Amino acid sequence: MEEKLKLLKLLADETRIEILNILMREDSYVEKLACDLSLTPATICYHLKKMEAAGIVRSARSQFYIIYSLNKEIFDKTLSEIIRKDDTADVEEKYKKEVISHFFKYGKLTQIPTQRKKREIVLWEIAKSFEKGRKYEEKEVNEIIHRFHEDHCTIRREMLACGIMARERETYWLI
Amino acid sequence: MEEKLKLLKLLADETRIEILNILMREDSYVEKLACDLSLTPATICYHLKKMEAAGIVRSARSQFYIIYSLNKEIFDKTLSEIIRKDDTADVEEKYKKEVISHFFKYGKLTQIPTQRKKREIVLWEIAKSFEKGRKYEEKEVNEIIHRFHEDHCTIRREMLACGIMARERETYWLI
DNA sequence: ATACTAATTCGATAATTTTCTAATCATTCA
DNA sequence: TGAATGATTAGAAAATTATCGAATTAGTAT
Repeated sequence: MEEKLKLLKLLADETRIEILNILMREDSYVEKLACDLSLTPATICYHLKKMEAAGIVRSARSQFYIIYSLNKEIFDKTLSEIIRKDDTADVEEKYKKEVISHFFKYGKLTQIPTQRKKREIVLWEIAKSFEKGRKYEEKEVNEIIHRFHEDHCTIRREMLACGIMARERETYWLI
Repeated sequence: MEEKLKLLKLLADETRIEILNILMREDSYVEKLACDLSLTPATICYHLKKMEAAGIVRSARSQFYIIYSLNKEIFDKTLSEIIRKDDTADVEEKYKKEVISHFFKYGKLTQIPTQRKKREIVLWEIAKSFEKGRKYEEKEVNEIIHRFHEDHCTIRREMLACGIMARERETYWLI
């Protein structure tokens, strides 16, 4: 999952917000937090581990206890910084989206691209309708492709040529 | 649910983030968004309605379409503003928490408060360990109270006196 | 070493949330 | 008014997530 979404998901939980508010005031440890919030240590541990993995909190042993503390830097970001997708981040991905939105209208493929690179992007998009690991008969393959475009024969053939699908006799599957 | 938590929960969803990113660029409507994101109109509608209820987006009809747009003000808050609980918000609640954390250490009642108001807060805290509607025998009551403090007799008597519990013969229950 | 204590993991369950289909509603335009 | 279209709602299925009890691990102190 994407980094920023993960951060938001972690913050969107009542228990974790309680924990963070306590840690804003002072560092603490599993049993104490469990006691403060009337939850079991297992539950607190579950939340702290999740937040630690995301860099929201840190831990350090001190004698008997493992003391958890806040990583304060995280909290200065604004919501729009977190929500907004950085367009420059993944140029390749952006290009794919452009191609897809150009060739698909309302879920239908308007035209089979002639440029190899674009054609491949479109074929991969169609391939999403097949399940990995499952075997399909030719009739099923045609039917699924047909939802996108009339000429299922060409597209089926191209998917084999691009190495997206494999075939043995009458059976097809995703590679 | 609390306002801020609701906001975070709404933002912590991939589909809604996609929608918001599109709306950052230009206003849109249900069917268009559904097409852009390859989801059904029903799903888009579900998300938009939720966000509208929380004031994240607005809607206005324009001929055939209901145009959704962003409420941009929301996005300038920082995470710590959202996470941090406003201490001044509920003074009464805060006082209770102070009393409770003063008299309970590691889940045990260290001392029975002499001040009536504080004592009552402590008794209500103990009362949380009893189920509403269930009947308890005196032995059970003692046992539960004993987890908090040795002198279960005094506490049991006080709970009756404060009107937290009621009793008939050997049977006790929460009021 | 051994007994103790706090932290963690595992497996199961309960609760919440997203998504879809199908049906209904509301508005526009002929 | 009625046909068409977009939006919404209801109900069900699927996916995700929080919580707990029990078992295990890791570190401390005697």
